[in-house]
Amino acid sequence: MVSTPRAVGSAALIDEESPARERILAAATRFFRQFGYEGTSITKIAKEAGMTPANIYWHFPSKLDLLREVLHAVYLNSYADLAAAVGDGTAEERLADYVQAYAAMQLTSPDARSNFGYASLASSLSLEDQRELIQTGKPYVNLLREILQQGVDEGSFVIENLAVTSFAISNMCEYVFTWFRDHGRLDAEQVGAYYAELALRMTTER
Amino acid sequence: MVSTPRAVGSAALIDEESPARERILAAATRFFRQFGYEGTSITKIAKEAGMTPANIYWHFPSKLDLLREVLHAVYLNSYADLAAAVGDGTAEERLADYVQAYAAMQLTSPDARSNFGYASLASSLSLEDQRELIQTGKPYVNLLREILQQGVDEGSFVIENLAVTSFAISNMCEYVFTWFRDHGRLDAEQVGAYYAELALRMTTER
DNA sequence: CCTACCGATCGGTAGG
DNA sequence: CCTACCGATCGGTAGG
Repeated sequence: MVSTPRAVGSAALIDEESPARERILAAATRFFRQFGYEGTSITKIAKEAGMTPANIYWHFPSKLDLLREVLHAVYLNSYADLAAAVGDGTAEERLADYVQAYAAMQLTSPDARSNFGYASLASSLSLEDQRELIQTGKPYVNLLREILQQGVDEGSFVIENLAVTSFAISNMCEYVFTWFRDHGRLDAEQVGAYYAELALRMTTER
Repeated sequence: MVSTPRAVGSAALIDEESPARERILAAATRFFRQFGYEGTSITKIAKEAGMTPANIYWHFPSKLDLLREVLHAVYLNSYADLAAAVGDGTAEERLADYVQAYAAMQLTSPDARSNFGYASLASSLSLEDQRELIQTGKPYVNLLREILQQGVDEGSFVIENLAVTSFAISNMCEYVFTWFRDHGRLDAEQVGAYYAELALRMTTER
C-alpha cells in the first residue's frame, strides 16, 4: 500500500483552519519581508502557495487585508515568543532574555533575506488599521518598559527617559537583520548575547 | 512693478546643472523614503517635479538609475554632514558628535514622514549596484569605527566586538524615524543628545 | 520637455 | 445549498 501525497503529514488539529490559508499567510509573510508590500504581487504569493491568484481572493477580501492579517499574526506570535523567553528573575536577567530573544527572532525568520522592517510594511495600511496594529503590539512594547521600570525600582538601572531608551533598544534589535549575514564571525545566538550586553550597558550609568 | 513667479528666488549658480534634474532627485528622494521604491511611480515623481512622466527619462535612463543616484547622493551628503560635525577631540566627544548628528540628520530630512530605511531601498538595486553603494558608504561606516578604535586606544572605551558595536549604534540612529514624532516631548536635538549618551554607555564597561 | 502610445502586468472578479 | 478551487478576463496603470 502506498499513501497518496495528501495522506502524508499530520492532519489538521483544527479543521476550521484551512491549510491553504496558512500557506498563503506563510508565503505573504516571507515575500513582504523580502520584497516589500508593493514589490510583492498576488501572483507571486499564489505561485509560492501552490494555487492560482484568483484563489487568494476566496480566502482574503483584498491584498491589504492579507497584509493586515500577516502583521497581526507577526505581532501576536512575536509577543508570545518574547513573553515565553522572559522569566521571573531580576531586571538584568529579564532584559538580557528579552533582547537575546528579540534579536535571535529577527535572525531566524522563515527566510534569511529580510529587507523590509515591520514599520515599512505597516505604512501601506490605512491609518485606522495602523492604529489597530499598534494596539495589538502594545503588550510587546509594554513588556520591555515594565522590565526597564523594574530595574529602576530595584536600583540596578539608571534611566533618564524610559520611553526613548525602550525605543532605542527595540530599534537596535528590530533592524539587526540589515547587517547580519549567515556564516559570519558570529551566529544568531552570539549576536543576541552581545546585544543583550549592549542593552544592559544602556541602562547603566557611566 | 510686480515680479513674475519665475523671477522670484535665487538663480542657479551652476548652469551646467539642470534645475529640473535637481527637482526630480529631490522629489524622488522624498517619495522613495515615504512610499518605498515600488510604491513610488514615475508619474508621481514627475507631477511633484512639475513635468510629464516621459521627461524623467530624458534625465535618467531608468527608474533604477534614478534610485541609484538618489542613494549615492544621500550617502555622500550624509558623510559630509557627519565628517563636518565630528571634530578633533577625545573619542567621547567625537562619538557624541557623530551620534547626535546622525540622529538629528534622520529627523530633519526634507520630509518628516519617512517610512523606508536606506537598506530597504537599496535592496531593489542589482547586487552589483548594491556593492558599489556600499563602497560609497565606506567612509561613513569607517568614521564610526575609527572613533570607537580611538576610544579603545585611549583606554576610555571597552569594546569586545568593534564591528557589531558600530552596527548597533548605526542601526539605533538610522531607524530613529520609526518612532519619533514631531511635537512630542523631545525635539530632534534633544533626542540626538539622549542617543549620544546611550551610545557612550554602550562603550563603557558595566 | 510634451504627445502619443507600446507590451506586460497589476489587483481584483466574472461564470461554472 | 456549501466548500474549494479553475481558466479566462475585467478596467486601469505601470515603466518605458
